[in-house]
Amino acid sequence: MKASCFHLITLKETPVEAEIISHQLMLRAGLIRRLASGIYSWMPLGLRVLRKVENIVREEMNKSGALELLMPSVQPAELWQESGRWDQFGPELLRFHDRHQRDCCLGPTHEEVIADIFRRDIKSYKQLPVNFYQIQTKFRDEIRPRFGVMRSREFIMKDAYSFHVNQESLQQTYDLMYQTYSNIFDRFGLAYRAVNADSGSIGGSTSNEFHVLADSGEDAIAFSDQSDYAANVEMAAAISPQSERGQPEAELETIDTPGLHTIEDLAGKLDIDVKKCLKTLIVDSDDDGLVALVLRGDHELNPLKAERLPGVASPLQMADREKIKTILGNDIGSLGPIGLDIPTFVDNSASFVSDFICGANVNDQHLINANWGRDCDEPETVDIRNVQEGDPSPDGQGSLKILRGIEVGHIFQLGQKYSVAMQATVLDENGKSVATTMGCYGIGVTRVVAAAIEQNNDDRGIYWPDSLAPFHLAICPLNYHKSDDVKNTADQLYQDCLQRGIEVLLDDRPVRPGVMFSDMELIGVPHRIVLSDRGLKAEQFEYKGRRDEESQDINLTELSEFLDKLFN
RNA sequence: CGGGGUGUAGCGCAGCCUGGUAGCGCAACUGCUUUGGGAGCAGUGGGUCGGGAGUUCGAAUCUCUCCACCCCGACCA
Repeated sequence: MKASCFHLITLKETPVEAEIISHQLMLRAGLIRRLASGIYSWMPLGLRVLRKVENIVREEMNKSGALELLMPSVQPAELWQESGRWDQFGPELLRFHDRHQRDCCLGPTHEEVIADIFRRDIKSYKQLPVNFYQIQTKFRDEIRPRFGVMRSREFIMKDAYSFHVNQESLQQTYDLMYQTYSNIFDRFGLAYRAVNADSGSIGGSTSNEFHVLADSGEDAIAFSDQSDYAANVEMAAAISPQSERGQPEAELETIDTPGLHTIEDLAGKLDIDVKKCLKTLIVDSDDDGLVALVLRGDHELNPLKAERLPGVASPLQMADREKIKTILGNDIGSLGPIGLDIPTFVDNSASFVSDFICGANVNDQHLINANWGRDCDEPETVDIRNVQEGDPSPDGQGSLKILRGIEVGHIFQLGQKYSVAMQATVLDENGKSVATTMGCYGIGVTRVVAAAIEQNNDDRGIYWPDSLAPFHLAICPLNYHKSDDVKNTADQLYQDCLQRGIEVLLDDRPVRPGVMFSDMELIGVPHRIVLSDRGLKAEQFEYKGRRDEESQDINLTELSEFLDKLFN
């Protein structure tokens, strides 16, 4: 490709709408253009990257034996009513009707459609297992789309759905998909981690997420420093480093704490360790009342764990302040587990604290030297906190480290949730009709592009891994339009590269060298060759890798050999 | 959904308080010079000032209203 014929449009200044680095660079490098909130066009340069991602996914999925198909984005309401999700799905599902007033939606995912295809075509266990996939546009009407294509409303996803006659068969395909995903992310050339995960609203039991590691990632993932344990922080079981409670050493006292509402205020003012403070969170119960959750001062509540507790409203809802005042008689900020007359759950770690400080359930008063068992009943202990760096690994090996990641892949064992609802059945070897067992496997194709940038950028712009780069090699001829020597050499090199199948961008624009260099660095071309009169006189060309500190001068006679080495 | 903010040339912004010819930088176009790190000079084009209504002799500016977009929040216990 010649730069003069390519739609290469770069910005020096960062558009204000972009907050995170990948979004900024995607706009500056001209990969995408925004059309509406959360809706983007993929420009020629961006599309080249997107296709790289798609092709790697497609090749590896095909290799695994999965079959590609393509389902519609517009789907009839009937299917969604059948699965029950027409009502379950909130406003995220974009609904509309056609000219005949038939209800339709834009597909946020395709379980219903694939189940419908399945039940029409597949009648026998002999046709199983089978794994269908597509690379297709999804629409989810997010409350707040942000971060460019990282969380957009319209996006491209690879979604696969497998069907089985039993759990063993599902497990085999699930394991195969796990391996296939690992192969895919290896080929992307990105640092990633597979973790145990919550299956969320999709349903089902076992699930794993694949995260591209990046400090700016929205998810925290916990992994052991000594084993292969890795889980989303939402999922990781919290184990207290402490295993028993100390003996009470002091008498219970009530102290006045006017104006001290937060744990930080309290610990700071009284000069005590936040770990000695307990915080009491009040959430709605499932019968319009309240439930108290008690945590150590330095710990964070894990909402997913909490909403699974008996009697707690799901989804978890922090209680309204007025309601707390009405039922408990005092304000938040002075609450504590002692003498609290509502169902109370205490986090394991909090139950190990002795001589603790907590709210006195009287405004502007706290209790000090409080103790479980002595000053109130022994607590009902549960795991409701997020793990922290340094906690013991749940598998008993090593301790946990925390990294941030961007979720780009997720695989689930769905079981029979959809097949029962949609009557997707087959005849088994006994001639009996059984609901098929399903798995589903997603990769956020457009998100992979953003995640790759989020992980691979510097102050000059993007640096693509070779596998995702829109072009592999940039040829920058200096004085191309004045020097016949430079022009001829550059043209010849360009033709040579094309014949070798190298994806090459010849910068034949009549611009100054600095413009070429900064553009090629911004768009992230991994390799660059500079040709100049000065170099040619010395019978040399210059090479620089995108991440190299220094360029190197190489004899022209070695050019062919050099290209062989670089691109084979 | 709640709160905050912003809409002026393709991009980044000033002008608004105190109403009176719509500006600056980048980008684009033309010409000359320059040619190893986002060049210099000279010139050119490009705007229903987000939409509508109102006040006024006169509105980018004041008032009302609608729309769009951005950010924050849903953990003070």
